[in-house]
Amino acid sequence: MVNEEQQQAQEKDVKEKILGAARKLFAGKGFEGTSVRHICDEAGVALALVSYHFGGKDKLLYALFEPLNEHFAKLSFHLEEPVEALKQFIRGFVAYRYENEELIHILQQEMMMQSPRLRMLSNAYYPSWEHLRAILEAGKRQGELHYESIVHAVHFVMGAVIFSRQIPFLEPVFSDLPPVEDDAAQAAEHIIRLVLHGLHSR
Amino acid sequence: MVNEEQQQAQEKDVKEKILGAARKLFAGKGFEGTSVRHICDEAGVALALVSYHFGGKDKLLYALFEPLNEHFAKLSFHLEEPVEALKQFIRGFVAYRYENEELIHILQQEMMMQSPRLRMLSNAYYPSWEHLRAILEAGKRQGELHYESIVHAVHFVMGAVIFSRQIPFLEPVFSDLPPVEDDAAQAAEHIIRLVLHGLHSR
DNA sequence: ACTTGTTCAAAACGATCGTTCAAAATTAAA
DNA sequence: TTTAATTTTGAACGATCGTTTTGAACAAGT
Repeated sequence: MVNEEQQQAQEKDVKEKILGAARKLFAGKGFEGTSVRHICDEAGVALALVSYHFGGKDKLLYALFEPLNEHFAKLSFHLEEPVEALKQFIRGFVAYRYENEELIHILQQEMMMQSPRLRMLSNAYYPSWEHLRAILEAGKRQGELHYESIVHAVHFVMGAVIFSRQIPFLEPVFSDLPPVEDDAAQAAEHIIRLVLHGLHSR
Repeated sequence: MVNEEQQQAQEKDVKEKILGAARKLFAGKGFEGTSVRHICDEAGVALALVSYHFGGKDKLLYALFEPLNEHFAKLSFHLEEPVEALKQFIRGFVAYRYENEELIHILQQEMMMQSPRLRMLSNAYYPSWEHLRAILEAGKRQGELHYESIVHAVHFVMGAVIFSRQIPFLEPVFSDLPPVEDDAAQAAEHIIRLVLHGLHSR
């Protein structure tokens, strides 16, 4: 009776509630634009608990990206089949971009402003860039992918996968169209076709 | 006489110094991450002058983008030759991205967090998206460009041109390579080849 | 010389920032 | 039950935020 409400409140760990609120607010208002008070209000917990559980606002941000680090750490690709590896890379990245849109938005904000916190987040994005580079270089070596500059080629693919999902604020540009289906797998196949033609694979 | 010019020169000098400092700091630390005090220190002017000359921090941001609005307002493309129009679009955008990298970074940050200030900046980016859409649709209508979803196609090209310049913090990924030549025209041609193949134009 | 209007500098405003601390509440161990 | 350890709370800290106020400095018009 009385305990029912309390149990449900306790069911969700306090740390989880803080992480969820922080992920939402950092993505929507930026790291500097989000106050610890706002996070705690959103999470329904006391102000001091961010410092107590995470050691501060910075550390809270880093904690947000730990699962992402683990995800990218265990990725691997078969470089013997570069085209297939590239497809797999794009499918994986697009899927992850759809599932973790908020983290991607936070990461992009920090990247764009070369934030000093970025150093602590490097494990969250360096691996995927290095994987992509290895795939593209293997593809060129084997004559299956064609490009002139590896730097531009990597940026080209990254631009495509990062922009794989429609940016909400730009919907007005397409407001006359029927709403596009927001499906990760479908988006990935679109990107794959455009990118593979761009690198005119055989 | 002389004083008239001096006064006008000084006046514009102060406003210009503030704009320059704000452009640099907003790009490097974000809008919320940059204090008015920091801007004025960087510009070497007194604190109150931002509110005096621009009417506040928000208005200062909007003032930064006014030249960009004018630039995009007078763009036009010949839709009768869509491939050529697309090349022209990419060359123009890449060139502008190189010349105004800081503004682009600010805009991307604000876009990623769907900032409430974005409404006032819409003239700075809506026109280019609409131009691009018109070009791609004309190209498909005339059978010269091929894609399945106009939404994905627009995002695909935008991703390519926005990522046309190497992001500084990701240089370590390519640190073993000789530094890529930082030339807008050359980058544009790279992007054009990749994108046009992606849309396999004829 | 006196007023008028504009530009700039210094100080101060109230509000909010991230963090800390002592005490209360809760849980775990004995 | 008593004790010890952990978690949560509310208040408070000093620092910094964007903006406003006040008045000095200066040029132009009367």
